[in-house]
Amino acid sequence: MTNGDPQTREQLIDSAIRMFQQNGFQKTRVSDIVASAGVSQGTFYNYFHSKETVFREVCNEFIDQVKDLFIMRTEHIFDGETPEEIRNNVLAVIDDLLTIYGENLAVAELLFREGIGNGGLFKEIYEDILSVFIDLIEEQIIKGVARGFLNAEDPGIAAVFLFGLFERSLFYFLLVRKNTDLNKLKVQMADFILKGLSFKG
Amino acid sequence: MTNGDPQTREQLIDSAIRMFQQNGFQKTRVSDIVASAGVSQGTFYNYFHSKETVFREVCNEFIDQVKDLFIMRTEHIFDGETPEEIRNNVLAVIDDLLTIYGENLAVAELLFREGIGNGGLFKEIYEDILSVFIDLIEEQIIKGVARGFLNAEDPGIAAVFLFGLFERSLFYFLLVRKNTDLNKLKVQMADFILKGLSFKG
Amino acid sequence: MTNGDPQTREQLIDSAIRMFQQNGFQKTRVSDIVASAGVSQGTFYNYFHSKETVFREVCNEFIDQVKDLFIMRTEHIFDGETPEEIRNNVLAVIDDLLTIYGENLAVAELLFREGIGNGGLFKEIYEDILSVFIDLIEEQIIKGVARGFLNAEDPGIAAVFLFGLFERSLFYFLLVRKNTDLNKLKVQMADFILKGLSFKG
Amino acid sequence: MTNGDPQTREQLIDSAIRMFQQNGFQKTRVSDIVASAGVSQGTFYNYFHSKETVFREVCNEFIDQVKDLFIMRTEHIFDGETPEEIRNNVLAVIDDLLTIYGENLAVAELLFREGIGNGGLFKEIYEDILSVFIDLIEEQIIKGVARGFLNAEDPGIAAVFLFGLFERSLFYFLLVRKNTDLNKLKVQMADFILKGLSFKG
DNA sequence: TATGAATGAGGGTTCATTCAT
DNA sequence: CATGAATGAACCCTCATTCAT
Repeated sequence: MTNGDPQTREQLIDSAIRMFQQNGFQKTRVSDIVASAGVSQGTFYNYFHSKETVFREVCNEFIDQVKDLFIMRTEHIFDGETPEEIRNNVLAVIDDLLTIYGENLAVAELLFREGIGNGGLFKEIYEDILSVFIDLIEEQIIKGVARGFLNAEDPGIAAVFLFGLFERSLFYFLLVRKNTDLNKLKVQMADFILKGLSFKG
Repeated sequence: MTNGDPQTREQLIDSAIRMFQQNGFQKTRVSDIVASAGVSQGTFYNYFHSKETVFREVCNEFIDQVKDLFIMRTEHIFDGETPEEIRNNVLAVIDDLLTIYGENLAVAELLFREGIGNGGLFKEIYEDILSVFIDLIEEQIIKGVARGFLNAEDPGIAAVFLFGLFERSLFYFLLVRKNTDLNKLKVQMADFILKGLSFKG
Repeated sequence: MTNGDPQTREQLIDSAIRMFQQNGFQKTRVSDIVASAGVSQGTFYNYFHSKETVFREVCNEFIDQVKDLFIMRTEHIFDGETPEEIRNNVLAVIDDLLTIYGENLAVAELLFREGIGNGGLFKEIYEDILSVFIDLIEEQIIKGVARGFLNAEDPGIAAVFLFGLFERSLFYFLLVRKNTDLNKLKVQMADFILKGLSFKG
Repeated sequence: MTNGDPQTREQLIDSAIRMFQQNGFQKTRVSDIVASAGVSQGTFYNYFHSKETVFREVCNEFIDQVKDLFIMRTEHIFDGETPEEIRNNVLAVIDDLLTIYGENLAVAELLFREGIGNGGLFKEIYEDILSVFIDLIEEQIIKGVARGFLNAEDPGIAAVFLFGLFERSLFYFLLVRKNTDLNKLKVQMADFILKGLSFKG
């Protein structure tokens, strides 16, 4: 009563990510995935209920990772005393997020490209991400305001700004115009965000 | 050999938008569109080459509208002398864009939700929008910097920030959390952007 | 907005009956049906929702025919005055039923062979037949008792006897041991039934 | 190289009967059976050649039981001298059959529901039962006629009547309309049959 | 003998597109 | 230009059976 061979499972997930990224969810056939994983058609269904299931699994795992990272890294973002410390904290968060996205570029691309459409199949995945992250960001903005570092009339709205700004930038600079200097990007982003939030530094 | 009955054409486009918005591109059947338009299956193909064609047509029309509007309204954005004038110009641009999106919410939703994924079918549509608008925005930032109103180390990067911030906010506030006070949103957005760009006002 | 070409429909139904009879419901592939009907795979689904649907349609049509015939022919079964008349009426009913079964032997075989099992898929079809006919038979027995021709302590139970006796006999003599003299069968059946019901003749 | 653990074998057979009865032969998966028996997929094939094999085994065992019982109980059915004795013998046979069916209701239901259809897979099982029992019944009728108790122009035909009457009644009263008084049923059945066979009593 | 992962053929159904009328 | 019947490729998923351990 195990869960199948973990190695086979991993092979299937890897293939799935690869094929989804290459051809998109709809155009990827289960037969593509299994061929690329070197197993038979039926084996796929010993591990996943459906094509959709792998997709969700892959996405959710990544989302959870990002969420955990985000929570961990933002917890003490405003614990610093000097503006310089805080600016560095913000930079560190951006840096970590960029890194994790970069390390999971394939999955990130899935999320960026497939997470929204598909006849609403994955609507909820994306809208989940939205809510979760916007809430987390909002929390931090509120904290920053409370500690006297930031100014934001409506932290909820500002949180959406930050999310959009961040998410689309990653999409653009990691997947569309790939030759951008990421270090420069980070600094500019921290700068823009902090200015937008009237950071007193 | 004209272009067909314009009324039938319009009916088909309207139905297509409606169905695409309701069920997404993939899940919408040509039979749904024609049923909702009250014509026969074959008629559809007297007006459009394929299901994809209508989708592109619908999207492109809207994109062109937005692009024209954007160009027209940003042309003289920094012609003003006082910061107050310029801030008002920016607000006006945001206002106009919000209005045109609001008036074409159905198509906007298509773009937001379907424009990216779909196995790359419409990848180019979205990436077209990206390039075009980011370029247009960059141009304006450069102008603003040149006129001494703004400060941006890398206008190209800043343009992406503005685009992401704007696009995702619209998506979020027009389609996900729909009960937001749009006037407040506009002001906050202008404020955030201008601060982010070190607007001297 | 018609219902498709009636000729194609008929071809499909005929093929379906033929193939179901030959190979049973489960083993019949839709591809067999369409091949035998000389149309394409897709055409089948312009006429029927599913393989199951044709089966039901075919069965129900036959059942309705039999039911109508039964009702019509039994209505005046006990209107006669002399026992001889009534015996002849009974014989006529049996004769008509045998004829209609014989004329629809293919469908009848479907019902006999496929109507019951199949994981309960068609359970209800068969149990519908049961209820309907047993009720109709019971009615007639009650009438016969009331008119003083028959005797039956529990007409409901006797109705089940008649149904079983009749249905299994048809199955056996029409489909298993096919060389039986049907005229002899009819007479014996009428005789057995009437004696079983203490017919005063 | 024995026949395997008898306990495991029994568990598998019991599970098979249970699942077949619940969901029918076709819809029952081997995985259902083994899950319900608490053994692994492969174990099943250490005991049975195929899914079909268990089905046949289960059915045949029951049929053999019924056949043995029937032969044993009918052997001396007309050995009595008085009509009363014979009527009681007939009643006893019906009683015993009802009992054995009742005690094996699950298997009986299988036979009734699954034994016929299934694309002819089990056609022969059912037609075997038919031949065997009809022959046995015919023998008894012939004996009854010879001893001067019964009258039947064609005992072969009458045997089919009895079989159909009995089998469908059991199906109906044991599985469809389950609330019938079985004692009443037995008496009525014996009565109907004997009258139908011109029993001199 | 028990296990359970792997197999792979098989078939129902969908739907964009075509085309004769 | 309108119709709607016909097309047929495409694909997901099932599950009985095998077999190495």
